Amino acid sequence: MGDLDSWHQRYSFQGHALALDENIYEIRREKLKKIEALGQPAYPRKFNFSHTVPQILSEYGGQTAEELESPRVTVRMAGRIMAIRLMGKAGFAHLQQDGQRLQIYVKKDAVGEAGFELWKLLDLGDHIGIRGYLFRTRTGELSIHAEELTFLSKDLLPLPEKWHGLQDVELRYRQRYVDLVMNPEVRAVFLKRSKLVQSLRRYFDGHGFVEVETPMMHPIAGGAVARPFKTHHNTLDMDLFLRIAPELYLKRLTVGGFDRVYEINRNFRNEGISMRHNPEFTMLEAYQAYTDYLGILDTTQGAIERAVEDVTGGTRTKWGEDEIDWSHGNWRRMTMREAIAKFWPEKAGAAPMREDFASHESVRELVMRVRAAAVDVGYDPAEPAGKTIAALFEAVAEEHLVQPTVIYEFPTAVSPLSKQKPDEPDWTERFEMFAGKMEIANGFSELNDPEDQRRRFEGQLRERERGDEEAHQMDEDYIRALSYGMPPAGGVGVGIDRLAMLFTDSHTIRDVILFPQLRPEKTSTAEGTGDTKGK
RNA sequence: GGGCGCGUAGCUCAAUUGGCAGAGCAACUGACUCUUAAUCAGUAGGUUGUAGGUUCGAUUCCUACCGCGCUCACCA
Repeated sequence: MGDLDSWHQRYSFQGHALALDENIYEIRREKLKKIEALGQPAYPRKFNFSHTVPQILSEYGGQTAEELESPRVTVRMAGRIMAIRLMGKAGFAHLQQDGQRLQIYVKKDAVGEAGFELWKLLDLGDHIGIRGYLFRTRTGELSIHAEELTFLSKDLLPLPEKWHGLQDVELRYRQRYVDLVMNPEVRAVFLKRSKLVQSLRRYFDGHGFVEVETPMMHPIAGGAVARPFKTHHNTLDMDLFLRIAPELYLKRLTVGGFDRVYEINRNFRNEGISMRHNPEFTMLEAYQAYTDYLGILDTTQGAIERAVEDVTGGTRTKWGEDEIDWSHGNWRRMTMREAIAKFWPEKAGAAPMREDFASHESVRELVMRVRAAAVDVGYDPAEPAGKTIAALFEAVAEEHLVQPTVIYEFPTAVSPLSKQKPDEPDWTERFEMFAGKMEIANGFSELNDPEDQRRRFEGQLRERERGDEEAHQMDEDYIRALSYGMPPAGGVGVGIDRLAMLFTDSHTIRDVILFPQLRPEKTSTAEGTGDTKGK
């Protein structure tokens, strides 16, 4: 028990911040000592079980009391005590495992003196193993009649209140383990997220894509428009950036001969945190050689349609007050210019024509008309017209894109890595997918002309000098790679967190990330800069 | 970063115009061999986020700070 003492000392140092309840903690430690005195190890190594809780519920849930009697079914099972009712020389408890619960019945006559002593020392939250036979109580609930109890692990800190559970949003995120124990719907969300990733892997593997892992630490943060996190490598004495996208490395791999390649992993962007943004988020990026943006679009749409079915078993998902229909026939496709015209606010006059997007002056005119209709659009006269058009799209159209929608043909000014349209150099072969008013994917015909790429980087450098911190830097090695010849390819990035939100009707990204980024917990450390609450 | 809101027992929440800080659950003691929000009797648990200010008196009013939520900006 010496270990336990020092463990407790160490953690009680941080006192209030870890929400240690001294009384309950001490009382339960004493109980643990008593349990050891009964001959049960405080932290045993293993427990052999014959069934899990869900297995018993599904195999025997339909059997009557009589069927369970002849012949008797003896099981060994483990779980966490989530409810406990003691009544003198007998009692009931509910054990939880895999998010499901099964009742056990413990009677002094059946478990013996020592077994019943153990039973009386158990608390809510403890893990135990049980051997016993199945039966139905007078009220008909399938239960295990205990013949032997095995202590498995003690819960020294009290679980939240049993009716309301854990509701404090901050505590739910900070102590996700408690959230998962108390709230089965939270568990369900993360099981769905797991299925989503599994489904996407299966789809891309099945379509001949090779999964790879490329660097997360980049000397130059490229492949997206975003501000990076900076870190430093001591031995190399060099600054590195956490990647904002794997794009440029995956494209190097297409140069190297991986014609179909994908990666599912984290990107890091040093920007605001919101309902839809976490500093680290998970992205699937895929590159497919010998096709263009429309080819990779079909691949991506197929993956998402497959994933909806794998995750939800159907093609429709609830999204707040709306229902999103992911079936193939319900996807819309329109160009960015068509979308702006289609959702053009009435008060802004006649919808723009194609030629209205052609010149700086006519685009400026569109902004003024939209602003007159009380729609806020960011506008900087010095920025390229393409940037303004993209801002117009976001202001006018994005909020209407609840059903799955593909927007294609993006301005070249906001698409430094994609191929231009052959007949319209101001526009690129690029698409984005939207659902639930959120961008969920972004793909294009990959620019593979090294000289064009160099000119685009130089254009970005000018944007940088103009004060755009997010504009691309020059990446000489990437241009060198392209100079060895990259096959024509379509590429795409899919926001996994956003898809998980859409598939689970979660309206904040924090509900689909197990440990979302929060400010550090206020805590007095062992160095003791602050309050140790009189200890 | 700006605006709005919230912070009271381990958890979920009360507290009248500024006037003794409370309840349920959890915990502890006792009773109870088919309960399930078990029940019954009793006990304990708080520097009301932190630091100041106004006041005879502050959970309540004011200021700053910390944390969280919503929202706007930026972004995917």
